[in-house]
Amino acid sequence: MSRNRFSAPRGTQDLLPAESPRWQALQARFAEICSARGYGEIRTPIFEETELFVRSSGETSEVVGKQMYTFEDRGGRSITLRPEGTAPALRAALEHRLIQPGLPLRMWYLVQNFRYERPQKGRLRQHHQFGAELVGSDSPLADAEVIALAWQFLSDLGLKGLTVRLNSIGRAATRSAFREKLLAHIAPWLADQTEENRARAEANPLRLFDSKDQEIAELMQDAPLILDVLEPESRVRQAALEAELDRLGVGWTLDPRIVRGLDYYTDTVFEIQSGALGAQSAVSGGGRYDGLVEEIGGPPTPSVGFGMGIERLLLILEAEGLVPSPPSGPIFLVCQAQDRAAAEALAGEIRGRGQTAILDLDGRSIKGQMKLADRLGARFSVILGEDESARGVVSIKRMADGSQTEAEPGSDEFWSIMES
RNA sequence: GCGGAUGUAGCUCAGGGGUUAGAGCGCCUGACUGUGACUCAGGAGGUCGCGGGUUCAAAUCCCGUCUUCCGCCCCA
Repeated sequence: MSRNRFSAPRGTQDLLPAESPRWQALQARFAEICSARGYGEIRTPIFEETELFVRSSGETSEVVGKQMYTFEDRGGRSITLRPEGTAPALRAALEHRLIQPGLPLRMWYLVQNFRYERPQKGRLRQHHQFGAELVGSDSPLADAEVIALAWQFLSDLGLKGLTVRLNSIGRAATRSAFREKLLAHIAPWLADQTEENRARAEANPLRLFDSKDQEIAELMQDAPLILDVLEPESRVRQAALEAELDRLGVGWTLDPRIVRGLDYYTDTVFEIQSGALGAQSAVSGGGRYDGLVEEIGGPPTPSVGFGMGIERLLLILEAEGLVPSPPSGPIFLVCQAQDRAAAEALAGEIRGRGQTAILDLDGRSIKGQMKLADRLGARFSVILGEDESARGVVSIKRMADGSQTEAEPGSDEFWSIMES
């Protein structure tokens, strides 16, 4: 409680032992599904040279503008805690010559990201993401593969009520032409905005499409759409992607409001949204970033990827009642001091069979040990007592119903009870 | 960064100026000298988020601050 001298910093969370199995299960599942598609795990430093993120995300992006945890290290270098996963993964791939022409590179990761924001439910200053990147293909099949990967992972978890929101924001040149067009449309409105709103709108008017403000929503109602001015190539890609997603059984809807906040996206952008998250509706987001590798000093390399918020995913799982059943309880060995050695030996055998075995540490009475077994959620208490050892058996009590039998420790009968 | 709520026992919450601040659940001890969970009887645990102010008197009113939550911004 608040008497504590220290507490977790604002917008951060501790992961406690009771919760960690859920994370481990998700991570195992994600690793499995990625591995099955040929994606290998990559781990990169938690901080990078600040310039990497400025270059990749863009000066005008919200992330770079006001959300980065940036500091100067003792050597005078500007360092930034990773705000997103894509740029570091690509930096590493480039640095270690993993990017080769004609050879698609598939990577997945689990990262912590840091963004200085006002915390809300599902929005933290340190949050975790799964992500996958498919580097080196400009085929719409690559876009589809990545979206299908995210979608398959989520739907395999049993999640309902998710929608894939798809859009295309075209090539850079198309976008800057479109930007002018859009600015012209909103000019009258822009005139009487606050300094801050105006600066934000002018920096990236596309973002207005995503606004939840009633007035802006109305303003954007009859705004021109970038979908209508796409270059032929972009149009072809979009059509091919839509067809491929249909073939893969991914349910998607076209949503011109999906514009994304990072400057590196080109053509395909998408979010996967859930109604269970309130204002932070996106559980996953990504898209194509054909210019990014070049931007950070590599060869032109068309690529596509996504990130997925783990805390948000857990919130959705909880909201949909998909909380996994707790792992089966441990086996508690009840004994008195003179039988301790035998109990420890038996505990070793139980552990060797892959089960959890626990003994008392504090010299409790038999009763005290039984009580402890109960509080630890034990499935069985195995009692090594005077009577039993005289007869070469142990008592086995099933805690759920209180039934009790005897068996010779290590016998087939013993193990068949333990594993039931 | 802007606007609005919130904080009382380990947990969920009641109490909205007046002697020692409550409930349920949880926890501890005993009834039970080899048996938990059930039942019964006891018990421990709170500088009422923190700091300041008003008052004879503050958990209660005022100001500040921190946390969490909601909306905006933005995103995962």
